[in-house]
Amino acid sequence: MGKVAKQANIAVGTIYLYFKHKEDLLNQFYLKLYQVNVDRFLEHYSPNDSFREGLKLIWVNYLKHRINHYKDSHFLEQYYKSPYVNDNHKRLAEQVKKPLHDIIQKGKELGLVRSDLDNEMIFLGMLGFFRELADEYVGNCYIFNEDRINKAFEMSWNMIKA
Amino acid sequence: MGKVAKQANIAVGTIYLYFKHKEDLLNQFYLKLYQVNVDRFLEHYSPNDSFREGLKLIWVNYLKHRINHYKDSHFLEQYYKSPYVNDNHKRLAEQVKKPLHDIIQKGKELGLVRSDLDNEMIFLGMLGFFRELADEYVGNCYIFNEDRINKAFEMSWNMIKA
DNA sequence: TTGTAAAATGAATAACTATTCATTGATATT
DNA sequence: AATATCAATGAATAGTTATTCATTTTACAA
Repeated sequence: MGKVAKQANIAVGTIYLYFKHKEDLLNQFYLKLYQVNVDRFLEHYSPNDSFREGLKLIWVNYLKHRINHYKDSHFLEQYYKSPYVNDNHKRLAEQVKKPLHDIIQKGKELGLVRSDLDNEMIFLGMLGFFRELADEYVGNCYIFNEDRINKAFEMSWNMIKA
Repeated sequence: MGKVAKQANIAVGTIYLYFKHKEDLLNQFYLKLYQVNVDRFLEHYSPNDSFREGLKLIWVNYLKHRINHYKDSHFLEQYYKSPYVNDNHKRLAEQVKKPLHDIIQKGKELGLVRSDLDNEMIFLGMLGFFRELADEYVGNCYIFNEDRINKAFEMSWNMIKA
């Protein structure tokens, strides 16, 4: 809390005028950060684009955002797995997945995505892959170029295409 | 350290006869846990099995092990991303990936796996997917049955097959 | 049994940190 | 100007925790 106060150029006591506990502070920080991060994923997405290109845009957004805001992503995940998460957090996480599940559902209706797979599994397959890619880039300098990104998306497309 | 000592039925001071610091203790614990965990992945694997079945066995091993030892896996990942990791840890991680990279390489040579993808990307694609599946099971009760596991492997197979 | 080296002990130390609250400072009102 | 309300301050408090080391216990050889 001392460090937080110093960063904010206020006194420690002042924090407690706006937040009940340290946990309350972290809680609110988590929720804000989560929302901001998620908004980025759908940036520039338009339902009018071709389905495949739209999906690619979203996952490339995710990849780039995770690389550029690695510490944020890392904090969010650690916190999510901590004993501090409550129903609020879980509900927000569900709500956030919703748009992507809807897009996947649309893909099925267009006959482009395998309809024998549940949406969650499709979501997890792509999320997991791109998460690993970003982490490997940050942690072990796995190089990226246009070709690698295209290949990665193609791989995940093969995973789900009808 | 007090809790560790209590769990081990020894006095706090005794710990310092065997470990320099708390960090040293964690370090050695990490390395031991990592090795044990990894040994499990290749359990019952035989190079004589069909390539596809062998690969499936490994990833199902991974999935099951991660579910049954979730706290261990979680600790290993947190620690790996912490400032405490040193070159020892990184080297061990590389060494551990080796057998899987070799298997992937074999798949390429048999003409079963796309050879235009680098081994690391193939590895990450599968790892990411199964990791997410396990986490979703533990964190959000994503139900598993034989069918779902088969589907998941089939998806990742489509991702990499020639 | 006695003496000695090694191993184990846990109270004391020192450093850190979340939280409180009496005091000070700022702002608005009469 | 005087008063009242509200906001900000940071030293003091209370609690936690890694580490040390003087002392005790154990193991073993003579």
